[in-house]
Amino acid sequence: MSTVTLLPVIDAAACCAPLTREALDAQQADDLARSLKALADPTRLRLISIVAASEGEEACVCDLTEPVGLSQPTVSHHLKILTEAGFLSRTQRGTWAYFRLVPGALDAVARLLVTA
Amino acid sequence: MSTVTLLPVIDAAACCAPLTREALDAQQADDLARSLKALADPTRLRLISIVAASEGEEACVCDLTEPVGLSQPTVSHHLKILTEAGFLSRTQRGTWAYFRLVPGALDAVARLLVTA
DNA sequence: CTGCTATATCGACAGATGTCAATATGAGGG
DNA sequence: CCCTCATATTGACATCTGTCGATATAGCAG
Repeated sequence: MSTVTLLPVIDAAACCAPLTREALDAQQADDLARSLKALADPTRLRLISIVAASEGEEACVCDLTEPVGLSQPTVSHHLKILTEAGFLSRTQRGTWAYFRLVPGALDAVARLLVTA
Repeated sequence: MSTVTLLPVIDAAACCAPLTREALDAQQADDLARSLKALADPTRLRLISIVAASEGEEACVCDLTEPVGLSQPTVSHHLKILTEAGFLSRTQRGTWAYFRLVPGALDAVARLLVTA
């Protein structure tokens, strides 16, 4: 969708001190905002939580369409955003695409927000 | 702006287990998404970090306009969003409006994201 | 190869979002 | 009271975003 490069969460998180430690420059703010935008949608939050709560901590698109009550293309769209943002990983097995949480990705973002 | 009620971060955070602990229902997902949306903008992230890094941990609009390079109305707009979302508090002293971080607000969101 | 099934991409569209110029509000100082 | 200054609100506008139906792609079974 975007012609710009991906936005690996881990990079955004590896870069720097927590948000409140010192003033962010424009680049850092942009990176973090991109990661947060990927998370800032109710459907995507639910997808993440469903994947995390699933058997084997993975789920295919077919498992996800019904619980969120949206069309298959829409769910695919959200999964793509989460994957490109580095929160989910995708594995194809046969005709199915399985999604898992990328370990540490959510934590990396959380660490940037914390004020302690 | 919105006719809906405010979205106190603390409430969204007090409610429940971290995102990956069990599947969110639609309401929880909506609340958290609202908090994250407030954060998911580079300008607002910079505003937060500038306020946090300021003398006495507070700043007035006049201090914020120049560093972010946007018009005064736009900065006021962003500050309103952050305030309504519960991340900033506003105090009026004379003609000036001073903004501070709400203690614990960012941490509350961070706690919901963490997977541990 | 043919068809079936799971997923992805495309095109369209309504609604939300970020921005500014213009204007309103409101507090202090002459 | 009027003027000035700091901030908020309004209205307009371009862009981004979430959604769907239609269609393309790709693996598997026969």
